[in-house]
Amino acid sequence: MGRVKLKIKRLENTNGRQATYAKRKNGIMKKASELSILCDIDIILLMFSPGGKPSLCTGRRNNFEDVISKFAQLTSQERAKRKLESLEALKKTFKKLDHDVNIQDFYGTSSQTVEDLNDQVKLLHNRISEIHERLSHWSDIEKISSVDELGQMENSLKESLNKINTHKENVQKQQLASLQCNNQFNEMHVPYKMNAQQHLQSLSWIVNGDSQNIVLPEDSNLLLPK
Amino acid sequence: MGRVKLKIKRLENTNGRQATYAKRKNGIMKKASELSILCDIDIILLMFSPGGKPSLCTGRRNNFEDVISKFAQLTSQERAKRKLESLEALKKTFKKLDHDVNIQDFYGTSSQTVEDLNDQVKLLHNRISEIHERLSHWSDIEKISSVDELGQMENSLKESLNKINTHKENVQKQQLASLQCNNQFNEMHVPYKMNAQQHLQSLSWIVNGDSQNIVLPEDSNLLLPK
DNA sequence: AACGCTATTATTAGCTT
DNA sequence: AAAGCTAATAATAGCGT
Repeated sequence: MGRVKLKIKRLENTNGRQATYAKRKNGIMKKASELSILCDIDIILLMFSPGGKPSLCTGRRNNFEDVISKFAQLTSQERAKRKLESLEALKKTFKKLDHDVNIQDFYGTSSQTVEDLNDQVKLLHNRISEIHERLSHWSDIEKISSVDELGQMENSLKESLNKINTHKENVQKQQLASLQCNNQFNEMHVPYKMNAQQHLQSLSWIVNGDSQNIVLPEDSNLLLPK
Repeated sequence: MGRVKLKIKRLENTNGRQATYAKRKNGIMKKASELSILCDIDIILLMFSPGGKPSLCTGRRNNFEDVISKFAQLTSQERAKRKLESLEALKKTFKKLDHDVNIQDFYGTSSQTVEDLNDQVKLLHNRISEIHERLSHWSDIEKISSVDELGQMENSLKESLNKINTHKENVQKQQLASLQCNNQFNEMHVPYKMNAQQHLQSLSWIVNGDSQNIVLPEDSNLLLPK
């Protein structure tokens, strides 16, 4: 809603990002405030400028901590359940990855000394760095200047595309079949509203509806199904 | 922006509140998502419907916990600083007493308590767990039974494929061009890491919906792994 | 970098289905 | 409640200062 229709992707010009942020920040803060008043709801809007400066807008009902903890309470139960459920899948994923992740880590720690804990923190940081490094190959495609490597990545994407397509068709066939056989048993499985929402959120981290960014690990053979 | 200009005050009609919430929620979520992408920033938008149902929108960069933690660090910095200051005082006291006490022990246990470290370990575990949870969407495609979701994943793969293809062609063109011209146009990438933390001490006013003012320190990325 | 302008696009209030 | 319509208001992109 300006002189031209703007494509929603990262503004590559730094000044442009800052200028747009300044304008849109005001707009969204106003929206948040209005929504809070009109509908008498709790709302938290927290954002960091391109320079890292935080801005916070809370509605008039509660403060930041109260709203966050309210949210945490609502979701912790679901999350715990979800974690437990995905633990088995996670185990398999780790095995598939043949990664040096110790599944024991997910059950908790028995280390009590500062030294042990410091070591553990260091280890975890290293692990995350490693993951980030792998993922960066897929998010920063521009930085790759080897045609061979790009070709390999292309092939693995095509493979995945085939796989996903095949599976989608199967699912559609199954749904169609169950529709024809018996309507009663064809309810979509959405266990809990919040769960679905979070699911969408976690998905959008990888599948970003508005942008071209996609994040996948470097060695796609490890992660993508055969 | 509707048929009439609306006064920004609590809608007394319950249905009206819910209807308006439903519409405006979509609007503000879109705004948040756009802002996150356009300006490449972290953003958290959390709100509760009049009925208490939570909605969360995080930008494409980080997840909820990470952004909240980043924000939380802003205030915990002050505490850490105070801790360090009192430690200096303690150190002097011990030196004055000429006591045979290893001050390092106090650094170890005071500035990095077991509790702090446990929290940190927990946070890192959560982060890794979430990363793997997200990746498992792609490694266990068979487990996804929503055609919509599969379609989204498919589209994102196609987009990536396009992107990678375009880039590959560009690289090939460039290689060809540099071969033909024999010129030295090979330096191109100027790293844009110029935004370091500037003034940690400087404070910024953040206005919330009630026109109350909240003071926050400038951001420092203590949590982000290198 | 921040503000004002305004042609354009985006959002939405009240309505119907 | 939820989805679609459209007149009407609101936000804002690009530009000028």
